[in-house]
Amino acid sequence: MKWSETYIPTLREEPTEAEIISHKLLVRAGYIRKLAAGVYNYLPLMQKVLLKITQIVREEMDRAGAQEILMPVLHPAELWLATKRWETVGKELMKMKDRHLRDLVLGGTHEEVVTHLIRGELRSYRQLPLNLYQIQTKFRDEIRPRFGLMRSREFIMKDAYTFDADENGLKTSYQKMVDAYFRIFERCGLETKKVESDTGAMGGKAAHEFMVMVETDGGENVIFACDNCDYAANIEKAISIEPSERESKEAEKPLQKVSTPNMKTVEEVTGFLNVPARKLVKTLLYKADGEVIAALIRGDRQINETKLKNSLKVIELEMADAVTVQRITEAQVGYAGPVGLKGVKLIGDKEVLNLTNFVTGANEDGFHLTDVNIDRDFKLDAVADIRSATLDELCPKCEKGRLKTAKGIEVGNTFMLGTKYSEALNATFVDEHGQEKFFIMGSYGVGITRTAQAAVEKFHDEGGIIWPVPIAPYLAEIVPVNFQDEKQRETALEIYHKMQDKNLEVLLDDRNERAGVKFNDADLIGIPLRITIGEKSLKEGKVEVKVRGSQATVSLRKDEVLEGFLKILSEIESTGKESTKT
RNA sequence: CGGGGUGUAGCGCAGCCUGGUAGCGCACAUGGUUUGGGACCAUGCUGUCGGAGGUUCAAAUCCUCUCACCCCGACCA
Repeated sequence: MKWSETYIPTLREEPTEAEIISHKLLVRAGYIRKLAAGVYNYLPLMQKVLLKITQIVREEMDRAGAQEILMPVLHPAELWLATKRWETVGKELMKMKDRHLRDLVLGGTHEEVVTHLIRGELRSYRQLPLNLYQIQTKFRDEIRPRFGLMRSREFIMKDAYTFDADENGLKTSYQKMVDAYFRIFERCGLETKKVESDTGAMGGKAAHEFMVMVETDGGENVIFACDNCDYAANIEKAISIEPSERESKEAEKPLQKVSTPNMKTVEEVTGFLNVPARKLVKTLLYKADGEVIAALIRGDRQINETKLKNSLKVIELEMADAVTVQRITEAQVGYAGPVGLKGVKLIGDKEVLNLTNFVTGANEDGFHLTDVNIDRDFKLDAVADIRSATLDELCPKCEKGRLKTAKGIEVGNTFMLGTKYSEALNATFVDEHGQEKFFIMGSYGVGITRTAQAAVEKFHDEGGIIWPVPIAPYLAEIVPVNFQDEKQRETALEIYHKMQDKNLEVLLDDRNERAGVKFNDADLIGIPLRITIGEKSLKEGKVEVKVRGSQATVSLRKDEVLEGFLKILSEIESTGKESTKT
């Protein structure tokens, strides 16, 4: 393709709409343009990248025995009502009405539709397992779309669904998908880490996320990984086990009420009373499916709402508003405590059990209690792991290593769903004993658009994008320094046509721009190899090949360009593969 | 949803406080000189000042409403 015949609107200046580097680069390099908040146009270069990724995904899905289908984007509300996800997915579900005012959903995932599809027609265990997938635009009404394609309201996803006769079948199907996912991302030039995750509104038994680890701001997810074993989980899931260092069991002291005027935060109270934050217990009031509950957690810890939600088995969980807090505690926000709190279920974090003589709010403006003790002063209704894991805490799996944190971009996820959807939609088959049984399902997603941006977040420099070879929009860009010069133009066209004849994807910068503009644009759009044709080397019958992201250039005789080019290409492809394995 | 901010040419911005001819840079067009890392000269084109209403002789500017977009928050009592 000639630059003059395609559409690559590069920008000299950084776009103001973008915050993270990959978003800035995709806009600047002419890959994407925004239409509305979280809604993007994919320009020619982007479309090429997306097609490369979908092709890899397709090949690996097919290899894993999945069948490609295409389901509707538009779903009737009834299906979503049947599985209760009309409520549980809640506001993230993109809803609309047709002219008859019937409710419709723009699909963000297709468990309901695929289950409805096979219901009644997939009847025998002999037809199992079955794996159906599609690659399609999805919709999610994100609370706050941001970071370009990372969190958008409309995006492209590959979603696959497996149907099995029993749990062992699901395990096998699941493992096949996991293996396929590692292959997909490796082929895209991306090393991924598989981490345990919460199942959330998706439901089911177990779930994993595939993360591209990055050190930039684009890494939205915090993950914990053991430095000794293979345990890895995201922050919502990472399990905290019993604290290794138990608090010394000092003798219980008598309860005291102390004046703490205008001290509301943990820092203010602990600073004033001169006690460490770990000796204070925060009392956090929540509305859990409409009922007010209190969560107790150490002052130096973060509550984990996902864990709290799961331990309470509720769908909606939100912090109680100030009015509710005042009604329950009869005090301003900042003075809540478990002692004497009435009509509210108390959930304590496991760690709180180890505390003696701690500080809490007094449920009275300007007062806290010191030397509070569980059982003597109040009783807990439940104890659970409801805090977020912290750096260096003991690994819950091997109990030897320490948990380290890292940032990742979630590019894929896998869910062992079980029978949640088949039961809700009454999808059954007949097993070998003639028994009606619910399908055991699994669901598997790959964010195609997000994978593309993750690659940019991972591979770039000051000059622009550095695409991994397998997903680059073009393999090579030919840059004649001066396209007006007849010799340069002829050489450029000759090489261009030779490469096209060999089906090598090549971009020829035929614009009448100065060399600097063309070099900068070449760096920006990130094509792996640049073939430079200039006056000096052309006098010796040579052209230069430069690898994007490295300073080295190789001079090649122009009649050897093709062979030399292919050699360099195979070299960088193999180094790329090695680096993804480390 | 709460808080903050921004909407002026394709892009980036100034002008608004203190009402009175709508500007700058880039881009774009034409001609010329140039051509190995974002050239230069000349000429030219480009606007319902986000929208609606109001105040005024007069509104980009002041007031009211509204829409869109961006950032922070929506767990740390």
